[in-house]
Amino acid sequence: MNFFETLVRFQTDLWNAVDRVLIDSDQVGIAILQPLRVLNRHNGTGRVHDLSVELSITIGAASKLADRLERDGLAARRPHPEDRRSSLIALTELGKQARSQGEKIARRVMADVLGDDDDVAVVGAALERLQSRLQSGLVVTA
Amino acid sequence: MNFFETLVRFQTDLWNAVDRVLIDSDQVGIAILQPLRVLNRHNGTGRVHDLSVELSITIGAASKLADRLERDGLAARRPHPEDRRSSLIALTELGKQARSQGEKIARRVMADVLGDDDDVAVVGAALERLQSRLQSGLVVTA
DNA sequence: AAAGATTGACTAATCAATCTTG
DNA sequence: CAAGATTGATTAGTCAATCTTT
Repeated sequence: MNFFETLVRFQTDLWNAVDRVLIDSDQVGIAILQPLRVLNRHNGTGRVHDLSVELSITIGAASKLADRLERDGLAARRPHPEDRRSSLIALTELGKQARSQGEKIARRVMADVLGDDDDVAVVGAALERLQSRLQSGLVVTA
Repeated sequence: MNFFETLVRFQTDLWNAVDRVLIDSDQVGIAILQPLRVLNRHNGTGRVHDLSVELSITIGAASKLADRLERDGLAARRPHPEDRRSSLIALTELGKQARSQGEKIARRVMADVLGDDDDVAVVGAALERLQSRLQSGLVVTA
């Protein structure tokens, strides 16, 4: 459980550190930057479902997140051309700018905080492996 | 930023996996188990401030968390004997039981999900080092 | 004034119920 | 009936204002 505690704490503190700098630089916070990055990767064809999966939030939360992105003029839904249950979410010009500017700053902070340490590469690779394990459904069910 | 994304996602998914099993076993969730562990370590003399620091939440959130622990009969405040601004928070019998039972299950899930992998030890040690860096105030301020 | 804590207004997550389309 | 998404009720976090004690 020590591992768990260390993991949670570091993740939270790093998140807050990055968020602080972004907000102080009048950029979108990290909680907005992450979804903008997801939508950017999907290049105009991201769905609510994609936000849900890639951010590890529920589908309900993803739906409301999309609402907020639209409300703030960062993204826009258009009907999915082949499936009327769904929408495609694209970044607006404002959203694209916010993504690229925010990412630039976030990268800088990350480099600053993490250093050019080997640890980062090592931890990153190890986390990928652990994530695979986790995803492969080895999780106990009770 | 890939490192960051991997870190956040793994932490979230692991958190949810552990939480799921705890809830399904009729135990307190991980969001309650963690504060119980903090209070347990402080052995009857934990303060709101300790919850705040060790869980990386604000002082306001920690105060409300203490309210909930009391409301649910898991902990109890008593006046700090030497400082009338503060209280000491101790686990009740119920809280102690919940802590030890929950921890037992959480350990099992953790072992299950993480395996006996070297990765865990490696990541743990590396995260400790990164956490030190983060804490030592190397964070950019703007 | 600084430190410890509490409280109220606000934000964003969860779950469950529901609606529509496939 | 499945899949995709939305919405309402609830929960727990943030920040800012405030109060008491040091």
